Amino acid sequence: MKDITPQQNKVLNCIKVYIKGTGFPPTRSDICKEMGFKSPNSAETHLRALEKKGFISIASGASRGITIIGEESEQESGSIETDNYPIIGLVAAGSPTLASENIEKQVPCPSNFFGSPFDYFLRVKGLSMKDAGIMEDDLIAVQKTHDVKNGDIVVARIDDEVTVKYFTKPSNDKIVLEPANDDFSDIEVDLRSEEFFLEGKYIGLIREN
Amino acid sequence: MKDITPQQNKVLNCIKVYIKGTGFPPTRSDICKEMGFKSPNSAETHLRALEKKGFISIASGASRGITIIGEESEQESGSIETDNYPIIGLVAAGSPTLASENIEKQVPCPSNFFGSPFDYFLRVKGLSMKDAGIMEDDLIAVQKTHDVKNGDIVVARIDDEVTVKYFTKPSNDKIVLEPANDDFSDIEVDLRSEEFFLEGKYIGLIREN
DNA sequence: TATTATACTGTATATATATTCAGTATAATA
DNA sequence: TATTATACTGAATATATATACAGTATAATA
Repeated sequence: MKDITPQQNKVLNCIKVYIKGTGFPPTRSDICKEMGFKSPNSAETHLRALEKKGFISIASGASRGITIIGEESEQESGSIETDNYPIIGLVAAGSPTLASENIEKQVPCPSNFFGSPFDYFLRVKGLSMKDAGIMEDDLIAVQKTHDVKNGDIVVARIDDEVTVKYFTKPSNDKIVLEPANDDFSDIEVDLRSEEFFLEGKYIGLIREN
Repeated sequence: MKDITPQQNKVLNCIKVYIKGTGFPPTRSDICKEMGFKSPNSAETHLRALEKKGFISIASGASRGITIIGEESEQESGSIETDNYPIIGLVAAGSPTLASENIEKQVPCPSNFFGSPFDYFLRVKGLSMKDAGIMEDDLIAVQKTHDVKNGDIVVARIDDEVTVKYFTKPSNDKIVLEPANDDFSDIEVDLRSEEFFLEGKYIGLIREN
């Protein structure tokens, strides 16, 4: 990264401020207004200089195609792997697929946040796991796995209904899903007659407030 | 915020992904490419619907003038601010100072993870806030502040004892700290005779397993 | 039943915008 | 000394882009 001149730094900063304010990068003309230039070429040459020095990239042909480079310095210096994880709404019926229509939003989170790796966040509906400290609208980190033990909290799907419960398998063709709330009763699944799908395992929890 | 349709959610998500990838919002034509539409008006009408429902704003006349509403992190220059936050053990006695002997470890976490900013994590001891879904060994994100309202969950210190409770101030010289567990009783603090220090406010919660 | 919202295709166009070209001027290099 | 980088004005233009208009079709509401 070559040296930046004071004036180029001003332009770079003005671009950052513009993006922060509007959510999208400025045009050459916008930069002129902000900086007091009278010709769009003033902005153009500054942009080309900033591109040459590696501070920005410019998408050819596209309008407002400026991308600020090197803003991820935090992650690099700390050498922490941060990933984006989708938040999936636990709809009353239907599987919690990662299809985009089910994704509430993406949240950045260090990938080793909970010790064990996980694949997505599920937004909890209902209070059936209240006594385990899992409340309505909590986000639980879910690992897509079929490797669960008795006593694990799992995300399971029975006939298109998704639920979070304690897992027990007392015999080879029977599974019991136990809530952590006296107001709810156990769900017993006969694997010979009923459909059962294990979406994954509860790894951790986040409560936004 | 009105209800979003699955298709509109797809479009919204596609805009977010585009911004994340390029640093600037898509054109109508870009959205068509991503979504498989054959007419720019398909994107246009979806954008107008999303605008009407409050998910985005559209700058009139400007190219790529889409702003995602209600999401500070994603569109701001593309990068995510990740900080290291100390985990402080809630020792039975003693204040939760940030002195190094009290710090269990540092964990990386996006600084806007809980919506509100926070200063440290506190490891919870005991089950006095069980019914609020705060369990033993949970990590609660604490913001150092004295600006609390009745009903907020706070971290308070009374005579070197640190506790997490619901906060109420019924009169000028009295504070009531209420647990969320019938097995515990309210703590009443007479500010004229007893020492009381407000360490901060509960912002969010993380459970590692 | 009429109306509105959703979800599209397809065409057209004014204008917003990137980008090139022609200059001027100063300071820093080689 | 010639060259290159910086720092601008001013004008011109191809095209990228928003946006309106004309349709079609389905489902949900009033």
